[in-house]
Amino acid sequence: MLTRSSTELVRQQNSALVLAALRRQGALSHTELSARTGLASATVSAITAELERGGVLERQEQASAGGRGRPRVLFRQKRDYGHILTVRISSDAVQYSLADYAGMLIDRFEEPRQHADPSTAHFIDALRAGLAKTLQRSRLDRARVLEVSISSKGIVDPASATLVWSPVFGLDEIDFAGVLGEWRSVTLSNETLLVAHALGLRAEPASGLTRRLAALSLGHSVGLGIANLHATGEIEVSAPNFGHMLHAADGKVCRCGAQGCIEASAGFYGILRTAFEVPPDTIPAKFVPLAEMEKIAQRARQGHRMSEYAFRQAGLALGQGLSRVLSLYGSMPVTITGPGTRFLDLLSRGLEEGLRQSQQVRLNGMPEISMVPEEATLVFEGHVDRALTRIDRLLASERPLAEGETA
Amino acid sequence: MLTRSSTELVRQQNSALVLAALRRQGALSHTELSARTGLASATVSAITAELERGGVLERQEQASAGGRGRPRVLFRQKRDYGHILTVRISSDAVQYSLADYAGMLIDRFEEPRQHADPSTAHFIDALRAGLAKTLQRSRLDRARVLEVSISSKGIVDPASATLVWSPVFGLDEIDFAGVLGEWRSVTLSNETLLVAHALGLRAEPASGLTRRLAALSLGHSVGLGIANLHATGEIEVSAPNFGHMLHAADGKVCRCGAQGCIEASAGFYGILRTAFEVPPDTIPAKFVPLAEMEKIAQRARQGHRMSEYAFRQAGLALGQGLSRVLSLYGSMPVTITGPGTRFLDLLSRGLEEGLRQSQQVRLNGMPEISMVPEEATLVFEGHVDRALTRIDRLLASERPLAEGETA
DNA sequence: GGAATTTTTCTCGACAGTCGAGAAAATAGA
DNA sequence: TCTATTTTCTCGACTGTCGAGAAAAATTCC
Repeated sequence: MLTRSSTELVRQQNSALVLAALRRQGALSHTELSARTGLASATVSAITAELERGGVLERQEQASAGGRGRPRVLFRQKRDYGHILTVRISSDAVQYSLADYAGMLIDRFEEPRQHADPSTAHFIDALRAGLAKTLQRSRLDRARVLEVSISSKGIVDPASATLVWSPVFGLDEIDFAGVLGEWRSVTLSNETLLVAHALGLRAEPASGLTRRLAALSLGHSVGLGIANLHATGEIEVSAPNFGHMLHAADGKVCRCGAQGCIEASAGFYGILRTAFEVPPDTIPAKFVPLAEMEKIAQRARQGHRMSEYAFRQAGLALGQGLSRVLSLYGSMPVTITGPGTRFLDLLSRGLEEGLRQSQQVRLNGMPEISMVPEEATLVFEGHVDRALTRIDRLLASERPLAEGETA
Repeated sequence: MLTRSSTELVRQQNSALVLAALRRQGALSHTELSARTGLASATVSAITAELERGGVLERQEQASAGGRGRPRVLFRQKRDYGHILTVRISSDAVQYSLADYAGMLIDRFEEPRQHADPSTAHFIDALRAGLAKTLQRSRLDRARVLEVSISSKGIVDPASATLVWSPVFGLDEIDFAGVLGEWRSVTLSNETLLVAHALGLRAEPASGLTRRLAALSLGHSVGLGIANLHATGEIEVSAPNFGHMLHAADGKVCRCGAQGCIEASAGFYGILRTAFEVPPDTIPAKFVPLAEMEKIAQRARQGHRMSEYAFRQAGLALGQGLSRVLSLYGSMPVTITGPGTRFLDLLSRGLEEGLRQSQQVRLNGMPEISMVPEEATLVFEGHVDRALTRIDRLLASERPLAEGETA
């Protein structure tokens, strides 16, 4: 807000506005653009003409709209303006996806993580190879990739694209921007932050004032993302370090090295430890197969006391943690995602118990809790929308004056 | 960001920029304004001329600067452009202050709360009377008061100026905007939020990227404010409901009605309850005189076990709570204010113990903790700066075209 | 088939704002 | 009194948005 403003800046702003409208609503005609953005028709003309010259937008002659009068021509993002490449790092695999400037998925494949050599150096080599493979598979030139968008669980410094702490690499920092210096732009996001963003995108239509929502990802680890939906249509997200927030000084060792983290009770390895009555100070398993969890759940559902108890304790840790988050950020609906959603029936009792304890919930009532198991889709949607929105904004600011800059 | 922009908006923005510079830096000359805002000299001329016409700014002919050349003339906020009135509601008294448009304190007095009739209806009458008295004492017309800025501890809805929950009135909501409809503008802020804002103001000079700081207010109740210091000079604050965040399911009854709130352990009444070994499910005292607390502290310092324990438990609740806040918001320095600072020697052991437990602190180290006992001053500074900044912004947007609109 | 109607897109001149450069003002020193 | 210096003010150029009306391109009516 408190920064110098000028007429050029006005144009930037309004160009970004037009691009954002097309991004959210799909192809729009001149008049629709004018209506949605609130800009005068003449201004829309000026902006679209410029973006068209720059190869960013293209016209799509509409076959026949039916009504009479001059037919509308729709503007839309030109698909081949550029591409983005998303990389989703998870504990067992790395997923590479390629999408075009319109957000269309073009190619996707997955590479299993090499558990034989878990060093970061080796991982970086594999990452480089994976990116090269993506280009090769689609016969794409690296210069055409506008951004490489990477996601991981853990603590992330988005400014420097550095992974500060992650369940996979621990304290081995990875500076992705540095390591992938040959790529035009590299960004790193917390995975659950992307989930929250995607949920915000899906929820958006019902707009009013600025609203909030939370995404809670349950799996081997526990992640939280919070999205602020502004009245302007912007989505602002953050990823508080929820999984390793202190739950209780109960001595349960977490794989981060601390004790009493929420994850130490509610992560898969925490549940397993309690169910099998392993001492709480035992260093947790690196990875728990989902099948193993299903077995414990099966037994819990059949009435096995300790398994049931493990899930209830996990729910309690999540519920108390959430109640604290709601105290600090205010009430908001919570959507639970990830493989842990399969066990929600076993978690919910503890979850509700934990939530009910705080003043916040007593005042504003229980938060609305819903479930979207398909986490991977949400992560991809978040990747794509955030990367393309960033590109749109950049594009609006560095006026593409030159002709045919694109190809 | 995503809203229509126009050349008029540019002017608004830049006018606000000029006003903000004068607000922060004091009187500035034409050239200094140009340098600090980054605006061209011609633009500064246009803006100052308009604001001068509107009676917002005035020139101060500088006596003699010493150097040669044409002497500078300083612009500054015209003190009599208007006034603001701040009201600080605390559990035992209400403080009224009057300040002018330059932020200068003009008058201040305090009215004790009537404990005989603690009803909200009676309080509102007293508030009205207090405001009237302020006008009368300074022989001021109500129309000259640009804003009434009220603060209280508790949960506040700033949009509607409604006190949702407070230690003083409980769930009796007070809609200040409605109740004080005859005043031009009425705002309500959480008290510790204002403290955080004021600390942000004081800290600002050392700027870089966007930074954060927290204010922790210790007294009969416990409050937290978080300030985001943006690189642009803006200060964005929030007041998470820290005092009533769940500390532990230990059954300690809080005066909010819930159990296990931080305040139930770390508020004065919580400390007193533990020190005197009163059962934790006892409804807490409405008010604990500071002298009483000093006595407990005295005994604790002399080695009385239970008193010492009470303070340590209070510190632990604060430390664990802070460690949770730092997990969620990231590391930041913490400044402790309020009467509770007197007992920091007794609290610090538990405080550090609680902080040390989380992954966040293990990763980023202990937060820097400092102390500013003079809370009342900070609250006033926060009131004034926030109110005047709001007025400046409003002023920049509703172009004062009319001549001599002020008086 | 051609004119009228309708709807959309494009274009032109007016207006608001910022900017750079240089003129004008006001002082100190020679 | 004249000159150098510093600051403030003013003018014309430039960029951008806006409203109104012209131009374009279809359907419908006769």
